[in-house]
Amino acid sequence: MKSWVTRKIDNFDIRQICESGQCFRMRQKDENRYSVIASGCYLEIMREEKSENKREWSFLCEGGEEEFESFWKEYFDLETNYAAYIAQIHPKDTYLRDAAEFGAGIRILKQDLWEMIVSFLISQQNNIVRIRRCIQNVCEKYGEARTNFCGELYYTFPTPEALAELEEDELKVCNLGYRSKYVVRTAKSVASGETELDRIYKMSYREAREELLKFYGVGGKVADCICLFALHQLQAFPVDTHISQALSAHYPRGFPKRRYKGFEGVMQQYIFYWEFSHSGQS
DNA sequence: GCGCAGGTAGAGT
DNA sequence: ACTCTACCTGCG
Repeated sequence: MKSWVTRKIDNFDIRQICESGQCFRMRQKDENRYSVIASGCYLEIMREEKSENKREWSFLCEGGEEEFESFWKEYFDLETNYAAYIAQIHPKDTYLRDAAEFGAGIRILKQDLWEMIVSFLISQQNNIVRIRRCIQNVCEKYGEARTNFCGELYYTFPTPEALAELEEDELKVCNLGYRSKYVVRTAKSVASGETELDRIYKMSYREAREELLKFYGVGGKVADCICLFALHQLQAFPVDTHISQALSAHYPRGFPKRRYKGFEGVMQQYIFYWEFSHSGQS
């Protein structure tokens, strides 16, 4: 049965997580309330404004305390101390310090592998608003309809099998454009058992990345996003146009990945969120 | 109208 | 190996 779960959490801000663009199924529902659909579950999150320090967050889900403990706690990576990552930043690197301070509430989510593969296939050469709409279209057309505790309809993410039945350009009706064949062909590869997703979860970063690159439409950037946001391989450091520009502007001699070995991806998110928030988009 | 948005595959040097 | 370009679609 549904119930509220309230927790004090450091380095957590749902708005920052939502705007950091890892999850395309998270949205602001109203003033201080966010919703997210993940692995078929629906959750609402809000800050406890009455609390003095701003560390208290409330989570509302169908399965209450048990679902929160068994699923959402890990999903939001709540057991990890992100202040420890930020503390590693070189004191003289004012750019990264500012970026990390600005996005200190970001968490690297642990999202579903299949959802991330499809989501980031769709993300290429595309903007956030349209990515969200594309994914929503695909879910509405090929996912499963469910009703949340507010009585509102939401849709689960379609299975590989559901998408594997389609013709290669059939997802163009969901506005995927040329990405349609990437998604359908990848779905066929997964549904046929040619590539086992469970196996990828157990691989090292290098192995997983290599395996993901075999999917039609998955290149280095998309593979790294999947490694970071689904497999929680924090060493993955996706380089997109924003990151590429930021790095050449602020790190002409290269970003010091060595210093942040094993959690480079966390730093990438601070930089991305900072750049993205200051580029007039959102 | 035209360039671009969290790239990638495929063809051509 | 490296460089170049087509690719859907919608929004400024």
